[in-house]
Amino acid sequence: MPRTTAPRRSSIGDVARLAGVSVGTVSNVLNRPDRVAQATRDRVLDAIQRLSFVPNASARQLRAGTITTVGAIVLDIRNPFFTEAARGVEDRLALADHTLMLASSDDDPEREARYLRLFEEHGVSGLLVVPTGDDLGPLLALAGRGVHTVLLDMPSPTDAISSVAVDDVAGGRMAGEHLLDLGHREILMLNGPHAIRQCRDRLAGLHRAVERRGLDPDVVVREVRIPSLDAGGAATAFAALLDEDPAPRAVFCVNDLVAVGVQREIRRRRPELLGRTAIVGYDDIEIAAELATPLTSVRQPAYEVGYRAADLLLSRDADGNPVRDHVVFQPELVVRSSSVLA
Amino acid sequence: MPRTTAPRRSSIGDVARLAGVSVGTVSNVLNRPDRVAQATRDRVLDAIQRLSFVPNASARQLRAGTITTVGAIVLDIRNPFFTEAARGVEDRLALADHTLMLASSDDDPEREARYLRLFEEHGVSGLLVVPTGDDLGPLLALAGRGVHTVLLDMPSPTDAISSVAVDDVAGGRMAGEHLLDLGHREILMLNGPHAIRQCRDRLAGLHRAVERRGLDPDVVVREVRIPSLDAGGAATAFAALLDEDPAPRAVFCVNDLVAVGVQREIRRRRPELLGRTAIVGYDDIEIAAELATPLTSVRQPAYEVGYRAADLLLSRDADGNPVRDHVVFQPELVVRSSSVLA
DNA sequence: GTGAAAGCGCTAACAG
DNA sequence: CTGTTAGCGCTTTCAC
Repeated sequence: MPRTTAPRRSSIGDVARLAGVSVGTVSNVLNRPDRVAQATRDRVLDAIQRLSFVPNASARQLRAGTITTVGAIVLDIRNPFFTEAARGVEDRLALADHTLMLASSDDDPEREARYLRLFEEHGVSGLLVVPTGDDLGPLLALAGRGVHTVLLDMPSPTDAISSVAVDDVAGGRMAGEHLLDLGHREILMLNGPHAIRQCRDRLAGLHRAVERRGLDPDVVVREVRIPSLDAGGAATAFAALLDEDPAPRAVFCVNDLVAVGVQREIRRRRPELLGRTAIVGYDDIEIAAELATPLTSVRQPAYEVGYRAADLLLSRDADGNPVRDHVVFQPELVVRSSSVLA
Repeated sequence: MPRTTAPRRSSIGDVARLAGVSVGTVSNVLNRPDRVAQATRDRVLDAIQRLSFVPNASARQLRAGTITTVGAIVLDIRNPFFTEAARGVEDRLALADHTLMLASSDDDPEREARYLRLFEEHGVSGLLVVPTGDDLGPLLALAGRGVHTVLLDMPSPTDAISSVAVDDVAGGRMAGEHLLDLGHREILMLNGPHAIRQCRDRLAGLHRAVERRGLDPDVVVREVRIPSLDAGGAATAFAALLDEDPAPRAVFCVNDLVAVGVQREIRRRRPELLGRTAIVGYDDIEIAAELATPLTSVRQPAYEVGYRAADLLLSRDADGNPVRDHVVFQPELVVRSSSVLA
């Protein structure tokens, strides 16, 4: 059959033949050039050039066990937090000539399981995972089989698995302290479902801030939960609150999109409240500083999270064993005009 | 030395031994279960379970040539267009149980070359690339060596390489026609450097729209180029234009971030012009609909670009050869209130 | 300094 | 239906 097969990739053997040496020597040129005489080495390098030889990573991995691939599973690659973290991962891996296999689980345990499997088959040297749900069973099993695993954006409950996360309680506390410092004694939190750990933690942080001031959270804090964490859902939910008397004067939003929805609804329905309602968001998305009313927000060091996680994955201790650690980054409050009223 | 080595991953041989069959049979259970008797199959599957056996993808790839990895190099994974496209790629690959190796070149040809190399070593079954610069030399060389390559977001100048792109000229034309339809006869384009093809094409599209109306682009269109395509840079550049008399009444921005900067500057310096300046952006970023003045924008089908590109990579013709094609998607104008004045 | 040869884990003939 | 075996491309002793 005249099936035009791609010309087989040239192998180390082809190079050896062309250079008139043995395969072992070619391998040495590749891996321990100093063990090879100058003249031979040049001849081999020339042959490599001429054949456009590219070593076969699979063969190398099979024989030498050298692995230069790391897997990462995030909930959704479109989420800017994960994208930023992924970039941190990538940059750290690049320093070690490793490459990243990236996948989105969509918060679906089955998808997650599929990718875990695929990555394990590929023999990745390590795995970065933002787990779906709270069942770490599959991950622990994987770790037990020797795959070095780092939890991303979630504190690990066990020492068997490392983790790199951001302190959401601290973030909530920062937002709370800021609003309290501004004199507010009634704080509305527009929160998401408590099934999401981040939502719980940020609220807990807000409570903590209030308590530290010697105040009663039950009096100061009011939580309103919205099902969908976007601007539209937030605007709808906030519309009702705007009709109350008095309307909220201080709002802590569980993320920036929610804050954008709140701002928009105020502008639309009660523009006179524009400079009179303090708003704090979370995430510090790129556009936060560029809004009509620049948004005060809690910034998470996403890039650093990824970078550090990758670093952990590549690290070995003195005995050559993977290093396990639990890293927690602190967020940072970025104050802009949405919270500091005229 | 008590170096705690990870327990070697169990192999097909271990499974065979435990099940009391030969490796060939195990392989058959894995790849052609129907060729194996029920009883034997069950015994093997049981052994696989007990040993938590996971096949070694490297070995399989080496022996069978079966490759389930695709590489993608974008300029920066943080760019939402690429992220969205990457998600499309991922979803298409998932259907075929393939995985994605993703990398950012930072528009740096050296970084690009490094990743091309890495991916080639890994023997990826195909490559998706948003090329840095215009030198396709390295990519052509790669394609020549049999690596199926698809250009992302750039029309391929050669049939040796496929491409999936979005028609930027059409996008510029849509923006232009929209503004012309609204009666504008003086259109300002806030553009980026002409070194960027997208910037050139979108301007060309605007010109095209004007010409189609029988008007003279030199009269109707005024282009102002800004070096940095973000809200801050745009605001600065636009400040000067706002002082002119008359101030611009119709602005086509080369991307949404630029449009956000323009909106902000108007609101800050000449709020009385707020409802009197038509603004059109490009990209339709998530926040576009949520802004104080929802932004009219040209939407690019990023997800579809990625999905289709991956699809092309996986496609084979009747002879089993990779399919080459040049796909161009059309953008879509999303009209919101920033352009349609009261 | 170089070559010969074994073997990593797996698939695909082929024999029985 | 199942077992045996060659070999994918490479690294790594071990001789010479």
